[in-house]
Amino acid sequence: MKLSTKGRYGVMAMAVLAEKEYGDIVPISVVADSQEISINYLEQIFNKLRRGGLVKSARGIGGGYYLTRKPHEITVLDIMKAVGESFQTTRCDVSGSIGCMKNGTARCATHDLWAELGNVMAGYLDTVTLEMIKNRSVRKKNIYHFLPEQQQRQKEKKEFNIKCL
Amino acid sequence: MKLSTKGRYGVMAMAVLAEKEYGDIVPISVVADSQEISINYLEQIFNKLRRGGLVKSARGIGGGYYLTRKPHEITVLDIMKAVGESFQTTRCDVSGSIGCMKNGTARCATHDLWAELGNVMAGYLDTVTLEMIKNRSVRKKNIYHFLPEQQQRQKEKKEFNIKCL
DNA sequence: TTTAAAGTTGACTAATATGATCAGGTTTTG
DNA sequence: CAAAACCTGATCATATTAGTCAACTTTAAA
Repeated sequence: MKLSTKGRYGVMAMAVLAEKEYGDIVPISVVADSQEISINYLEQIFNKLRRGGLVKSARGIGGGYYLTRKPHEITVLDIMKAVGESFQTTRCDVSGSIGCMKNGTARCATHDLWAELGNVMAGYLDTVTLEMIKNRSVRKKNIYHFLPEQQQRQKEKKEFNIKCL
Repeated sequence: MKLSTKGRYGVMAMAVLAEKEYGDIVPISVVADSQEISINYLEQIFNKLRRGGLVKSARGIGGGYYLTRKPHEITVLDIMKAVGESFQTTRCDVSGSIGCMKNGTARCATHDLWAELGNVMAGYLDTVTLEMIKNRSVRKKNIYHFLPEQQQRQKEKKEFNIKCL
């Protein structure tokens, strides 16, 4: 499972805007410079952000982009939706035309698992705001919250060692 | 973000083994039939599962694969690790040779966000066992558990509408 | 009114990763 | 010894992603 650069750059770009005073207009070139991305590619991303209603653009000399809402009112999930990053964990269509629920058959053994994983991801990202990123206040959470306490302690001992590349 | 078929098929295959009596040997052809995958491709996946110590193989006539631990002792995270499904959410290397921590610079604004998303995913998958999948007891959790109660209620009203394809 | 800065758009290409197949093994049991 | 079943590596096809390019429109300042 891999995060695409659209999601990554999208959040980064929004974070750059959030660093400025609210309402400040930031030219795309400033964002591109600070992130070492080509202006052209960034444009595509800002385009989606604009259509998603998260930023507005000002044209002409001295133009650029600015946030339409305050940083604490924008969550990472908002951004991911705007840039079109999906959380495609199941194969099934809600309508039942594709995947395990096709032809009205019961959903497969793992359907709930993957659907729930999508919810867990989206749920987490919906709790993180640009304000938190700006303040560097994104902190480790208890990821075993829904296990009984005794099992939680057992799990905490394990290290994940998920590759961070 | 998309789940690869390795992860999906891996869990599916393990679920099929778990449906049988513990210790039963299941030929790869039986799994392939029930999942509409080619035997050859499934072999690759079982290979990884075997090397990861989750299953053992029996050769010769009447051979196949069987679980090395009981279903309640195998989590989905175990399976994902075995098949090599990563949760690649950050670009950075822990050693600091790639990405935002390169050359000893401070980690970037979004580093903690993505690192934590990886933890949240892995953490969730580590709480789901094959036994739960077998019993169809994977249920909706409160995904806003770490917000104050008042904000939780606000969030619950929102629908995600994450595409399920 | 001209000009240049800056956003807008869509087509196109290159690179990569994934999904999957195939051929030819080896091991083991009846 | 023969067939069932696992084992392995090479290979290919495809889809997605990342990124580039070119041409255009809008706008503000000189």
